Amino acid sequence: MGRRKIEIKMVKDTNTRQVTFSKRRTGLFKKANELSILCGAEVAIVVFSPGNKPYSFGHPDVESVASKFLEQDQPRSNVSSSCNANMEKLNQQLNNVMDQLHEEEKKGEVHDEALNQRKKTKLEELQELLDLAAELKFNVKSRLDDMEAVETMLMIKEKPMEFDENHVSKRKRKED
Amino acid sequence: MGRRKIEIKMVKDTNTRQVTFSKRRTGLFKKANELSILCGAEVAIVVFSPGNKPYSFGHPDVESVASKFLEQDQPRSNVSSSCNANMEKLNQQLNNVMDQLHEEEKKGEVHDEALNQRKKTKLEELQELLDLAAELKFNVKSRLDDMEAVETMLMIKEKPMEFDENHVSKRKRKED
DNA sequence: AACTATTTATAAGA
DNA sequence: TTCTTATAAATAGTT
Repeated sequence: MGRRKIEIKMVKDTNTRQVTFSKRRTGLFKKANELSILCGAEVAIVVFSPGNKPYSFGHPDVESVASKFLEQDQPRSNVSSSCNANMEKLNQQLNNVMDQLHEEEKKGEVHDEALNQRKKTKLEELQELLDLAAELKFNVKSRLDDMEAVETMLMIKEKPMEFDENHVSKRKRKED
Repeated sequence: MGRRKIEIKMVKDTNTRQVTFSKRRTGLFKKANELSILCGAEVAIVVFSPGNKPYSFGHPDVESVASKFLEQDQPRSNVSSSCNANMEKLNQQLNNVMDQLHEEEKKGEVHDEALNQRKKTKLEELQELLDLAAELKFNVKSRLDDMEAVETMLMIKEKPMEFDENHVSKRKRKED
């Protein structure tokens, strides 16, 4: 969106990078503001500049949106749950990557003219791969669920006796 | 930026609003990703859709940026920090994949067979990441017991006769 | 900080 | 929903 197209990679020159950051941070916050108004969405953004200075945008405010988001997984302090939360985040990022793969697919399609027919076959193959990836993702999630179930059972099993508060050898303490 | 200029105010029609949200949320995250790469900036975004569903973008991840901003860097347990460290590695790899995708986007005029071949490569990388994620889950789980045992022993050693009942974390059933 | 030539995002339409 | 396209908006390089 400028005089020239630029590669999306770290801008080397420090000064240029600072200028780019300033312009784009402004643009990002403007977009966020429009999104929140147009759609009535809650949005929170925190950015640290190359010089490590904090900038934030929030509608209605950063804290409320952030805590609303973080509450999803923080009350669950056991490892399994926090990892599930992390997996959710990972899944979101994977979906982002998938979206970009799809974007690329479209671009690739637009460009060719000579190999249109063979390409359709290729794209079908690609679609299969995408579906496979989605399936894999699902499988991973299922395995996580299994893990959690197993973990729960183990804890129940390892709770052999009733605790009395004078007994110090309390072993598994994730559930009371 | 469309067929018509629109006012920045709440979109009345529910369906249109949902479409607008979807498109603009994607655009916002794309911008955020570009900003983080171009400028090496840390970025965290949390958005709740009109339907109150959470979406997030984070580089390197939402939690680290958010907590850095909120200056709530609580001391983390060994277990959770090792989990976070592993997630950090995953995030870095994801970013590598995304960087490569961006590299390809800019090239544009690639022969379709070569392009598709690289897409397959990317998908294979994604599969590796998914496997890594599953592995992470298992690794962290297995380390949990060791860590807990050590921590429990340390606690017994330091505080042999007193027990803090509130220290017992509650287990929650995950919902979807 | 402004200025524009271009690129990019996206509102409607199909 | 998914893709297309005319147009608005963002922004890279320049002054």
